[in-house]
Amino acid sequence: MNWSRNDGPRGYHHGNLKEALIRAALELIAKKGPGGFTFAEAARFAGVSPAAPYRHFRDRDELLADVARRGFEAFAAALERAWDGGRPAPFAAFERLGRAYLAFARSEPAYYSAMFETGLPVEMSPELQAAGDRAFAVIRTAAERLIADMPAGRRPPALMMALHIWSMSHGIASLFARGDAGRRALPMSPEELLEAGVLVYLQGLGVSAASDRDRGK
Amino acid sequence: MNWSRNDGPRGYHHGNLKEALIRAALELIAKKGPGGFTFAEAARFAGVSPAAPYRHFRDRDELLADVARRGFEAFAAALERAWDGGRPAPFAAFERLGRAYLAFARSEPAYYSAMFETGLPVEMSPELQAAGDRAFAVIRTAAERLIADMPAGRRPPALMMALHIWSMSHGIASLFARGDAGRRALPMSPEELLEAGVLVYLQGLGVSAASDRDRGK
DNA sequence: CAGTTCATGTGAAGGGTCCTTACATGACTC
DNA sequence: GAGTCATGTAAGGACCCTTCACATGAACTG
Repeated sequence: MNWSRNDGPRGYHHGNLKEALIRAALELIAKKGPGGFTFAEAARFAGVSPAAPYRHFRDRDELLADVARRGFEAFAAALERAWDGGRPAPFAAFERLGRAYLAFARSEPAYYSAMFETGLPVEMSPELQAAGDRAFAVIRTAAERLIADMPAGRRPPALMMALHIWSMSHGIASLFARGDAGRRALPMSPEELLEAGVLVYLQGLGVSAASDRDRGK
Repeated sequence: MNWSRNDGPRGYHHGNLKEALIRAALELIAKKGPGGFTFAEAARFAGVSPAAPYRHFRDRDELLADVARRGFEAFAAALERAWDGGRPAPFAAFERLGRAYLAFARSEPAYYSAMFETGLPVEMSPELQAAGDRAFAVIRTAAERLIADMPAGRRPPALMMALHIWSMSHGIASLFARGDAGRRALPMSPEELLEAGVLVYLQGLGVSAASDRDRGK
């Protein structure tokens, strides 16, 4: 008689409890933060007994790690879509990348929390680490592409550049673009703030929109 | 070990329970994250009954807010000390400010967590908000000082500048300078990373160390 | 100094949630 | 149709939060 989460009755076996638990975790994290998520409540949410989740995840952390992994994968995909190989012009694509970063943090706060605010060791699972690396690689690749045409002598280290961009993006996302409540008021949107910050930063590196125009775009 | 966190025997009254509870909260937050801190455990830690804390704080959140407030106050004080009115030269002082930011995040992880990772509404108490504002004001004042000598036409908005610096600092602190475990490896220290980032950013704004030299320093 | 007041701490209890171990069920195989 | 194994259940122990009536002793008062 347990009409769990959605459609149709179910028998003794749920059918797809693992997926249901992950969706439950996402809703709970979104609602009450990454700390206020409990194994038992996810089970209740999925309409099964508190012990059922243990058949699918060793413990709470393993579930969270799986959520984080999926988050990083979706994140990497979103960033890749935005960057789109740097087409039609790297500089414009880079701005899209920044907007995509904030858009993800805002539209998927649960994933974002699981990815960055759980305090899980990254080395917890190789898959988690790999997914995180892939997301970061998008930013790094974009940075490399942006500076590719600069004279070698004035070309900044791409890794450092990617770390700076990432840090500023994450900082803005954490401080200003999260949730609906609890954060400081801004004179501009987080997107505008990030775009301006990245622009200034690139200017400081000597990378400029001129490179797009040089390319005939 | 003195489990009651108080030297010498105590009678029926603790004497300074409020302080003891806050110290307990700090140790517990440092050890188990901001979520894994409970009212009852703090009481046990201080050697009193589970009901005693209610004489000093309405609930767990009020205690956390008080910890966060003290954190912001210590933070503001540390930043002010580092900035030191911009003496002897604003540019050098600004670098000290960045290092002080990371030093605080690293040496006081419990405070930093309470300040930024609890999800408490900032408006929870006017004192909390005021303390947070005072910390931010240090960065903003420093930014204003840095650009004070620029020609008015090319002078960037100080508020925006402060927000960018803060975001990058917080991003680096969150991603790389926290705790002992769980973060990504870096090719350089967080301090160096932040210093380089701020330097590039200021370069992009047209602020340069030359202004220190102009001042004869 | 005796008596009173009041902040502070105790103990116990209700209600809740969580986690885990031993057991139950039924889907699948042969 | 019988066995096997993944999957889910039930029940119990532990902890936490909060509130109550009550205990204690420090500070004030006259």
